[in-house]
Amino acid sequence: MATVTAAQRRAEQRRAYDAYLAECPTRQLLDRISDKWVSLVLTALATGPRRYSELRRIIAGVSEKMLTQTLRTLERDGLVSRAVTVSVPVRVDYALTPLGTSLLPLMTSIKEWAESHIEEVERARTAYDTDQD
Amino acid sequence: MATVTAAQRRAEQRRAYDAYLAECPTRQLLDRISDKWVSLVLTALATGPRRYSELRRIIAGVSEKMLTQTLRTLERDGLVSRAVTVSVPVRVDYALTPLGTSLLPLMTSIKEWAESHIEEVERARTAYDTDQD
DNA sequence: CCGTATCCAAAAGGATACTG
DNA sequence: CAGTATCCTTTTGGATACGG
Repeated sequence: MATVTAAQRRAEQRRAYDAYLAECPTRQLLDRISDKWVSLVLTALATGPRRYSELRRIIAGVSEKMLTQTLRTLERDGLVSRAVTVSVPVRVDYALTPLGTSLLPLMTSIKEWAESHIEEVERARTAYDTDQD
Repeated sequence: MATVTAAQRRAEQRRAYDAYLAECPTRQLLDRISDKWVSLVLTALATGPRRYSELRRIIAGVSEKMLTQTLRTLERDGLVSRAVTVSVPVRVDYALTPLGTSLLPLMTSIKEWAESHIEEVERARTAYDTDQD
């Protein structure tokens, strides 16, 4: 038996690869925009600033935990800005930054590919599922 | 107390929204391409067909379970084709379909946005984290 | 060689209650 | 109004062993 097992080698290989991927900008962007709540928040803000309570209403069914978490990461990444108005009760407005806005054309091209190819994908699924019978 | 509680109303609202989103082509596409293994497989196949064992080697650290699962969904969606050569031992080649190939320019534009804005995102993160101290 | 089946640990995310 | 904190369920995915 080797001093380093095959399982250990594979685990090490995986860790190194994971570390490499974690630094990959494309991977990071995909992880961001593909998040369900992220894309919904960006879309909701596309037409202008929104208050926290507005977002919660627009994005039906989002939990406070996920909305807050999503807004925090978007703010941290510089895609969304947070403006607090000190009053009673307090008011908080969220808006897309220029960086966040620059992402909209990309979202649009994704949307266009999806809409123009969804039928082909669905035909492929039906064909695949039929063959399985 | 109401016969329908607020919690029940919210749960119902969420279910309806989830069902709506599940049918959204854009959401479906994002769910696909944002999957870590999916994007790695598509990239690996961009230069030509690959055998199962080649993919497992190229995509370091992928488990057989995830590779198989990923290839199956890609095949079902019509993005990847699977060609079995009956011999001993059996040989299986995977390749992008025309539909899968049509996705490559989109992947490229995502890659380009990410690479040209990653520095700005990282500056935003640093600034955000500094302010938290 | 190309998978499938099972088990199990880790992570994501929703419900709820509470605070400034 | 705008969150935070906690608990707990569901989902994801890796490891391993086995089958065609």
